[in-house]
Amino acid sequence: MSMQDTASSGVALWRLVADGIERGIADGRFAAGDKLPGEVEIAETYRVNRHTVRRALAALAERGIVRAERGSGTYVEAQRLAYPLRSRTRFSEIVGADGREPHGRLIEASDDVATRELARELGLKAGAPLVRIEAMRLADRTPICISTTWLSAELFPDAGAVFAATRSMTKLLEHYGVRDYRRGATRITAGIVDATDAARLDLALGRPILVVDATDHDLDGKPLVTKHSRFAAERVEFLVENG
Amino acid sequence: MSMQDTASSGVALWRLVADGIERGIADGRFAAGDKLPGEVEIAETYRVNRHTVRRALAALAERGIVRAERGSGTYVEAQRLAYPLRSRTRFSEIVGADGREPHGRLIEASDDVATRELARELGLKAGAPLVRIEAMRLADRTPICISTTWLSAELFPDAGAVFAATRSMTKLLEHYGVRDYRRGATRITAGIVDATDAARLDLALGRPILVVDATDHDLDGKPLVTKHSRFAAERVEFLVENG
DNA sequence: CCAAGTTGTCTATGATACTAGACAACTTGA
DNA sequence: TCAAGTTGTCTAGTATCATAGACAACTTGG
Repeated sequence: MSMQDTASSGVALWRLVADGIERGIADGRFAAGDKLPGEVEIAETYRVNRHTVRRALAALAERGIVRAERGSGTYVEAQRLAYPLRSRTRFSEIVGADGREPHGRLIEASDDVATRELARELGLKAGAPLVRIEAMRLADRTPICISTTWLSAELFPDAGAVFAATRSMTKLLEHYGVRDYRRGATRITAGIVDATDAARLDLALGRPILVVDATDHDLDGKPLVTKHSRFAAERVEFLVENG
Repeated sequence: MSMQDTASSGVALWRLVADGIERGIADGRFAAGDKLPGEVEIAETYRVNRHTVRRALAALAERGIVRAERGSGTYVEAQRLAYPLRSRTRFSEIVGADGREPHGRLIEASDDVATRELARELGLKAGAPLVRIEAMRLADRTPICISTTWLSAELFPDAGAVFAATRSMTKLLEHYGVRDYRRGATRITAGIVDATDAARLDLALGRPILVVDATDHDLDGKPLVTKHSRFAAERVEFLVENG
């Protein structure tokens, strides 16, 4: 690597090295507790100055992914939340199944108006009144994702207040008499976190996020809520289970 | 925004602005053909110098996402490949359905030995001989993803040569008498492209990728091939269809 | 034609990123 | 105890990042 690379990409070299090491941890090349190669060796493999490696390791250490021990070495500590994407998707159940404590937090609830796109997803007319709920979901105090959820304001009046009280979309729907619901099509892509979400997710700027757009339906196929969620990619791994 | 942000994130300011604009395009806030706000206005919204905005726009222009017209404005041009993740997943069919021309290209085929993980996925013993195929998949000459595929060397002898000739995993399997196959569990996460894949995918360093691990089975559930694929996130959007 | 608004180019300055080399401080195993 | 290997700290030089201001070149609409 060289400054040439970083010049064209807009990403600092140390950041590329840090991402490479983190990828190695995610891939299992370095397991939790393992000792990483020495700073000199890492510098050679990435063809980078040792100071650049040190900066990369410092960034990883600050995020709690590795821990440096003077005179000894640098060691790994991390793991990702397995997040199955099924027809029946409930955040609290998924986090609970991972042996962690799920939490929901209302960031903001406000009135909104359906754009053409939102109207199509929810089976409403463009301009229909909506409730927009901005919420954060956590596992053991670690922020996992930010979700923007839209519901019809006519079908779910005061949805914001109900969510604030229940902190759960499932319980909110129960409150309006919805016993069960299913996830329809789910669109996934990746991007870079913006400043607002970065602050909320306690994520460094420039980190990758998984962006999920999905609509939940009742058992008759009627759309209930549509969501736009941003997951901290470094803390989650989606599982798509087929057939 | 300020230099403070870029210092802690390792991502240049102009890159954050470029990502923000690109996200706006992906979200539909700016549609193809639309005129973007003026450079001065963008600079104000991101609280950044106009030169920084110009660098961001130059980067987007170089990637063919926007086009600047002197005296007039800067205009959008882009869109993503919709990639459904189904039980039955065939690259060529997906790309064809999008009205584009699918291509496969063999990068490298080599002999390999099953790690414990690969052996588990393929239902073999650790140390079993494998064929490893590194391949690129394209739509209309645009690289979409790099796949590393592993097959049993005993069940599929000379698989590398067969893939080189057919350039298709489906045709390769047909050659060995496999009429049909299904995708099992699929794991998706996001990361940052490494230098090797960046060059192959014609992607700037630091760009996000979608990482997919999947195993294909025959109709009896016997594992056939297991893959580790890296998709250029900016060129693809996964669709998970449930129910 | 003209004024307002747009992108393109130039100079200049300070802060940050990366490289390079040297040495200190500490741990580990022989 | 000692040598080898590790992380921690310091100085210095070059290239890039970001800001600032000014003006040129061009398009658009009145």
